[in-house]
Amino acid sequence: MAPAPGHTLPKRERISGQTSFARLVKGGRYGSEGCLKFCILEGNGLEFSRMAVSVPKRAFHRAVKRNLLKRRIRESYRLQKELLPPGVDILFIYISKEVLPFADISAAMGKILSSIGRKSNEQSR
RNA sequence: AAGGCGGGACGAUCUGCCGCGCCGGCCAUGCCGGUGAGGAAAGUCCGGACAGGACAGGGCACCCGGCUGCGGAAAGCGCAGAGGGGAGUAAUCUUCUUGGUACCGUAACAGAAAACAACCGCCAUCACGCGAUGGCAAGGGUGAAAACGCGGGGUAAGAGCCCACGACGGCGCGCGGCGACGCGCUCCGGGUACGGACACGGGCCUGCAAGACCAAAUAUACCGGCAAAUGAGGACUGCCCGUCCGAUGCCGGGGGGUAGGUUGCGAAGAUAAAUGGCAGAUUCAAAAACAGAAACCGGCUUACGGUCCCGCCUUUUUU
RNA sequence: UGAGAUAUGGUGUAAUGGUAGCACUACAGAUUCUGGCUCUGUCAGUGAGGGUUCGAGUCCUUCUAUCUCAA
Repeated sequence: MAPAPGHTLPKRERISGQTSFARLVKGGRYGSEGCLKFCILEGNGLEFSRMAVSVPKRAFHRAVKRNLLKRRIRESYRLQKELLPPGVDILFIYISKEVLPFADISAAMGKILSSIGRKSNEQSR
């Protein structure tokens, strides 16, 4: 099953800089689903949503495993990001102690994004 | 054939769809082209470049190094070799190594004694005897280590005390080797081991989060202009009046410098940080092990599934 | 990423290269009608591997773990 084109994730859709992170962590709301914990803050002043990934060094002290998990989270976000309303900053934190396969991470990501999308639809109505 | 030893190479490849960092191009908010992790990128154990600080020159102190030759910018570096010790039937592996010891220290326990040795013992003299005095260092036991080994001579008893052979150390000569050193000859020597001090050689301190550049906001050295005890400006108070406080205030320039950014930066090169996901093919099956560049370079060390190549050793069988 | 420090019974700490000590804890016993306090005794340790040495907690070396500093 080859994914349809159009699911891109260019650099401007990533959160960068000390100030953006400080604003998100200070003002955001937290939640968790399965192996993922997230922190979300609406209204970044842009036309699109932005994301960031964090894998704690305490759980995986080998850089190879951390990079692998970050790539899997990023990939699952890229394929399902149209569920999210525009103008949202979101940070994902990996909380499992084991290296889970892509399918599990993708499922958790789908649940998070769809629940956020539903909430924002109810609010706008 | 089985088992082992040493050395070297590799660290999947290809196709399709979706996607990422950097560079370049263009009719430019996209499309095209190029390029994109390792043998250890790791640990941070050495060394070097580079950068900042310190510094006239020299010495002391402190730290580090240690056989030889060659390579190397240097290295607790590599290659080849020398000598001593250890492991293995063997191939082979492993570890140590400067000079000088005049000076200083240590040698626990045991033992008479751990460095100018004398308990038992042996011998001589005196003595009825217990023993005393003197000589000796063969035998005993202790210990990690006990003052060269063995044979003969010698003696009261003995001893490198003397002699032959051998081991060890040293001066000299000859031969071989670039050299460490080896072999041979002559002569000489006899209280050990380890460490320190002393010689010899080297070493300033701190590290890319080093350092360099640009530079909001706020405060402000300094400079210029304007207004000011004939009341600037502020508070009550949004404005006027009034009351109170009362000496600097406003505007512009400007230096250092914070947030932040750029650079340091490269034929990968970011700055919340790029190499991925899915599907398929290949070698019987399984893409699997250790592991992800963050300033750079040379080593060392450690981790590692599997595959291939070369040389050698042992055992068994066959010729 | 760079720089540095530490590791000793369950816990906190000592130990010039020469038998690893102390306190608390735990366990057992004594004392008490029972428990506590007290007294007596016991258990348990040098982070791991290799080297130097007659002999390493200590000296050298390689790993492992934990902690600190630099923004």
